Amino acid sequence: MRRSQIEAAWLGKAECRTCAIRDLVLFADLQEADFQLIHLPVEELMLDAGTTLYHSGDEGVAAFTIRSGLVKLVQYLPDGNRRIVRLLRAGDVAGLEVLAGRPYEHAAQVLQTALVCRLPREVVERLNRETPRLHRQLMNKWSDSLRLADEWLTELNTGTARQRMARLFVHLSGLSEDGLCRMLGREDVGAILSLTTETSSRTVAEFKRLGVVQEIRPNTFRLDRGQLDAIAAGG
Amino acid sequence: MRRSQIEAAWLGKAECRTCAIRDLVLFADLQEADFQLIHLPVEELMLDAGTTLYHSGDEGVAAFTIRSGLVKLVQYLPDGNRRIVRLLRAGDVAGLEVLAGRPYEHAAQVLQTALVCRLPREVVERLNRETPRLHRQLMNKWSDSLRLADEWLTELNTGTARQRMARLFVHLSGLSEDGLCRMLGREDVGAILSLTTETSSRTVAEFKRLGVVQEIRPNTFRLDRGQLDAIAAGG
DNA sequence: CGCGGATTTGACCTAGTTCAATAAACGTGG
DNA sequence: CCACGTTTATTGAACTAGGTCAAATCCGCG
Repeated sequence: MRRSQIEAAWLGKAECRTCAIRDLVLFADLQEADFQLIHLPVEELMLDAGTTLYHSGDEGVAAFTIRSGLVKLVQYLPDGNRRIVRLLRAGDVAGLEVLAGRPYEHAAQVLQTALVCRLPREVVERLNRETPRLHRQLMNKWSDSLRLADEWLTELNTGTARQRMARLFVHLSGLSEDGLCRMLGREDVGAILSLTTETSSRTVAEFKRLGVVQEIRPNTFRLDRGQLDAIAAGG
Repeated sequence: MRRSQIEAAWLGKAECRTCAIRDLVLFADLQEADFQLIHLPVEELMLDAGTTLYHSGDEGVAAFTIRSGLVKLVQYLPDGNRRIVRLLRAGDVAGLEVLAGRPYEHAAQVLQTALVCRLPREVVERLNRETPRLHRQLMNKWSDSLRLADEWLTELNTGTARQRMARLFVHLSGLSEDGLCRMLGREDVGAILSLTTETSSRTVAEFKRLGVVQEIRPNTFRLDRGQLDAIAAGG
C-alpha cells in the first residue's frame, strides 16, 4: 500500500507565464497582472506510471493540470468492483471538485509517465475571486469533463464487447499525436468497458486476427480506422 | 415529431426574489442588489410528461432550473441506440453547457410533470460577470452534475441486471419525499441500465415475486431497503 | 367497444462469464 | 547477460445471464 510518492518527483516551481501549453490549460486567458496574484507556489511534477496523485475521499488541497502523459480516474464500488470513469491527457484537469470545496471523488493514477502541475486550491480560488478571466476557462474545464463523462457512458458502455472495444481503440488513438495507439493493460480495459480481463484479451486477439489492428510492438497498435468504425457502428 | 411545445405552458415571469426553493438553486446566494441585474425575463413553465425542453445539438439560448418533477437527459448513438445519462429533479439545472458557450449535449424530456424556470443565457452570464456570488453556486451545480454522471456509470452500469435494477429502485426512491418509488417505463429503465425492455420487465417481476418491492398502485412501489441493498451489493 | 401502445411471458440462443491451465513479458539480482 | 520468480496476457471448455423473436395480455382512451 504505497501512499502517493509524489514528493519524489518534484521538478521545481512552475513558470506559468511561459508555459508551453498555456493556451490549453486553465490559465489560458490570464494576463501579466494576474500572475501577481499567485502567491503559493505552483509545482511541476514528473510522475511515473503507477503513481497515485490522490485517493478517493482525500480532502482536496489541490487540483492538477496534466501537461503530458495519461492519468486514469478510478471509482470503487461498495462490493470491491472497480470502474475507470475517465482518462485525462494534456490540457485536462484532475480534481476539479476540490474547487467546489469537496473531497476528491476518485483515485487518480498515472498510466503513462506524466508531467503535471499542482495547483493549490487557494491559488485557483484567489484568481477566481480577483480576476474574471479565469471563470471562462474554469467553466470550459467543467463542461469538458462532463461531456467526457457522458461520452464515456454512451460510447464505451453501450453495445457489444466488439463495438465497445472498437470505440476504445479509436478513443485512445485520439490521445496520441503519432497515428499509433498505446493500448492499456487488459485489466484496465475491463474496468473501462465493463468486461472481464478475459473478454478484453479475447477481443483484442480477435481484432489482431482480423487485421483490424496491427501490433507494432507490445501493446502498441496501428489501427484500420475504416474497419474499426464499421465495427463500432454495429458490424 | 413534435418540437417543444414549451410555449403552451407559460405561467408567467418568475419572481426569483421570493422563490420558495431559492436556497436549492442557482440564485441561492444572490442579494437584493443582484436582482437589479436581471433584465431579460426569467420565465416559469409548467410542463407535462413527454414535453421536450430542448434537443441535442440545438444552439443553447437558456438553461433550466428544475423546481419540481423529473426530467431525463437522453443521448443518442450513431447507430440509433439511446441512453439516458442523467435524471434531474428539484434543484438541478438542465443545459449548464450553454453557459460554457456550447450547444445542448442531450435532449431533455419531462418524465413527471415539472415546474421549471427558464434562465436566458445572458442573464446568467451577466450575473456571473457582475457578481461573484453566483460563481460558487455555479461551481456547485457543475460539480453536482459531474458527480451524478460518475455515480450513474459506477452504480447503474456495473454488475448484473439484478444489482443494477436494485440500485435504480434505491436511487429513484431518493427522488421523492414519500417513501414510495415511482418506477419509470420499462423502455426508459432499459435505456438507463443498458438492458432490453424485456429484461427490465422480467427483473421487476422477479422483485415483485420475491417481495423485494411491493406494487402499491400501477408502477408505484414500496421498497424493502434491506433486501434491495443486499441485492445491490451482490446477493 | 375496439384500437394502439406498453408490458408481460415463454422458448430458444448466443455473447460473455467463469474457472483453470498455459504462455508471454518484465524486473531483479547474480 | 542470463536464470528465476512474479506479474500479466492468452487460450480452452463448460456454463449462464441476458438478448432475441414472437405471442399473449393489459391498459388508457376516443
